[in-house]
Amino acid sequence: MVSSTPRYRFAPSPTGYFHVGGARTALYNWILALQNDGIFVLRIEDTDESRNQPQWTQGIIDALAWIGIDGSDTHFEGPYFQSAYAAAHAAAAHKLFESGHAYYCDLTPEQVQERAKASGKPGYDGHSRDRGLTAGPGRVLRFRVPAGTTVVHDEVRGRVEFDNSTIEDFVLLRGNGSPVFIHANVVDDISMNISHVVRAEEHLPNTPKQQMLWEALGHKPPVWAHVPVLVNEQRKKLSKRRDKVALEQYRAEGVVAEAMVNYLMTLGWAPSGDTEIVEFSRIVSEFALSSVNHSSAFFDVKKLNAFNGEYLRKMSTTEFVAACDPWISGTPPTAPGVDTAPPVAHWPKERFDRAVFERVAPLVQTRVSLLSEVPAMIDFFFLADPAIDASAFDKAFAADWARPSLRTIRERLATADWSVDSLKSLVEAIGASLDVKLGKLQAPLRVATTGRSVGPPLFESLEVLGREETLRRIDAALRRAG
RNA sequence: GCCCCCAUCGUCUAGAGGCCUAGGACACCACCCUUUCAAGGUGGCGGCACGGGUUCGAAUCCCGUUGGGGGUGCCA
Repeated sequence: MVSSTPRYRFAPSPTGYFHVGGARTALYNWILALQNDGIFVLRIEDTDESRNQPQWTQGIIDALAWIGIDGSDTHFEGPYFQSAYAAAHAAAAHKLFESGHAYYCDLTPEQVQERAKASGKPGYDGHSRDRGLTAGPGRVLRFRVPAGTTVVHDEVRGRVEFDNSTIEDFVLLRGNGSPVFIHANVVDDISMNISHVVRAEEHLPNTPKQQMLWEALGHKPPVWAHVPVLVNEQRKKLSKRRDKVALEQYRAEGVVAEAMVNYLMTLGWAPSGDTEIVEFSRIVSEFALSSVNHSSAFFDVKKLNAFNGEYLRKMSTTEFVAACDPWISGTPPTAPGVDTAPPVAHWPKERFDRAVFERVAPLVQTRVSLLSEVPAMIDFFFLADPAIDASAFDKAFAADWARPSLRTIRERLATADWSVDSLKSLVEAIGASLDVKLGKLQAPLRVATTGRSVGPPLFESLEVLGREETLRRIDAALRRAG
């Protein structure tokens, strides 16, 4: 029975867009919007056994779930998974042979190559077209490409015409009888009542072949939509080997799903108005395949991070603290197969104080663009002896006023009222007497107590750190400074 | 080789013949704010690949050139 709701097929490609869980797949953005229109069928087809493993596909499903796509009814295709349509593949091949749309050929790849070389024309020359061969071991089934032209109507690119004479008689069934991707692909589409095929533009040149197959099999072809591909700095399509393209990698680094989705949508498309950071509901309502850009897009991590920073700042403190949890509790999201290990909280678990983090969370919220940056920003609260950055230390203590002023500060701190305001005015007063600006004067104090020259606002931090610990660290720094 | 796709600031884009002296975002620079660093505010830098048409008028339409990408497998 044919569904009245459009069924889309998300066509992953080995050379496409984005890399999830070990497979380079594509089009997250379009898929997200398309969910609005109807049933979404995610199908993964890969007859390469080495890549077609359960853990591999689970990685894809997990990554999709992260950005809000339900991949639970994903259809997997390939030798590792028993194909639900294996019988259909064979039946379709037989039908094509019987109807004369396909024929068998006994030439080996080497022989095909030799003939091509001899004739000077690349590709298969149709040698067995009329030899009347029947099925047999080592014989491949080839599609008999008809004369004429094939016109593909593409949702994003419009009308594209192909001269059939430029398309050779391609293989449908291998010598061992197994179906080739393109054959399995259209038979599965037909079996699943697929109405829309949305995929990366690199598939466009092969589309006429598929369309001819649909027609030869007696079906009306689906709606095609070829969206642009993502490229690296060199304008080459994203490659797993050289490019950082795993979705989980960004999750592990602390990109939030909403920012990821929002950023992805801006690649090849833009919401109306002057802002690119928009609610997902607006993206869904405004998006249309026909408004998708035709050219490839460069994945700009800097912009992704900027988007993420903005999403982080939009959160309430409570939300932010909750979002930070995996990183501050020491168990950030793992990313199997991803090379770079994300930074983790490196303080002893028992020293971590959640209440302390909640107090300073608003201060770190405006200072990070990735959640993985949080631990390094607050570790001095939870480390018994935070490492002192040597160059920061030397710089801070280089001035002749540095040591004496820190001694004075230490003395007054011992009895001062322990609040941000009094801490600040105390240090400010000392600065005034020395004619040193607060910005400079606080440097030795900051390095002494936090180990670094930059960090959250100092007096707020000291207030949270407490008098005893602050004094202890100043004493240690003074001893070090000699 | 042949076939297909693409072409607006560094990057992502807005732009469907006059609203364009080409708008926004990221990045970059400057200033303001400021207890470091951020965040925030203000301003700045910067682009229609080139050449021909069509038109009163072209970033927008047509042709060509150049450049980039992809396909052309018993890979997917």
